[in-house]
Amino acid sequence: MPELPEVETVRRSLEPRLLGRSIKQAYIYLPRIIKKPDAESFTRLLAGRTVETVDRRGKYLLIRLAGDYTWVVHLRMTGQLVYSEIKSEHKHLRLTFELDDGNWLNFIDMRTFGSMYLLSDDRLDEINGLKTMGPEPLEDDFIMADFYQRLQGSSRAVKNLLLDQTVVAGLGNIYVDEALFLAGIHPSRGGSSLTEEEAAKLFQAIKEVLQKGIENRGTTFRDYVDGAGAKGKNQHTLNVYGRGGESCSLCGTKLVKFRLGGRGTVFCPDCQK
DNA sequence: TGTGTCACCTGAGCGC
DNA sequence: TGCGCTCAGGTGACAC
Repeated sequence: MPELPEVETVRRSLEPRLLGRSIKQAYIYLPRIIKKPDAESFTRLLAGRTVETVDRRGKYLLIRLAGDYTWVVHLRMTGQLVYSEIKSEHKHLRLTFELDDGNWLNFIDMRTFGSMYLLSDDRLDEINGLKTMGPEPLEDDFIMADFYQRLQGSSRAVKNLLLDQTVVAGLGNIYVDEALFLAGIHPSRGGSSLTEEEAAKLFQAIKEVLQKGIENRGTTFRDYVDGAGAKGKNQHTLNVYGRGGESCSLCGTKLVKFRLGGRGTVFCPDCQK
């Protein structure tokens, strides 16, 4: 599932391929992927625009275009944005973009949760998820004191707090479970129950698991590939996610899987208090 | 206002 | 073999 490391890997793989390229034509096979504007306007406004930068904010990919427009892509669960020499014939191809160099950018999305926007830069606030997004955990604006204060102000389960994009940007189910394991914190603990020392451990653990995820070019369980179609390697290094019933890599205790906030959650009952 | 739950969506895996 | 059920999870809408 694309979280911050996966989206960052897609960004890094697409950047050298897209910079300076212009979009010749968009072909839309599933219009509801386009959230703003309508599909017809999206196609018309995108045609002929040149890519100036490829950025990321949380799990959003921000493709900055000439004329002060930004093409915003969210991969959600199974979205893939893949640069290719050919127009994909994949069963789940939802949109494809013909580039001026003869190559294609294919958007494949099995479960069709992915979304796209094309807005002038002064209207990006219309995307609520972008407007309310919390600090980038690998940037300087992620500050321990603010993070601790946010945890202290809520009785919600710490796992649910970390999944909340207004608290920290870019975390999803995989990296939240991994960060909580690394910090030795039980996922059900209320945010306000964490000591400053525990919050500091969690703060560092979040940075660590995300950095490792990026170094390993993302986690591929089934669908995720980068912008060149390559799978990630981080799934081979996970301590808890996807390992319910197996032994803890630290103490050997059987890892427990349960549902928290509607999501599968794996933790070590001995290492995480 | 804060928090929890559910729908959206398709395919894999499992039991019968 | 085929059917039906459950599960996977990011986000917005909704209920309490």
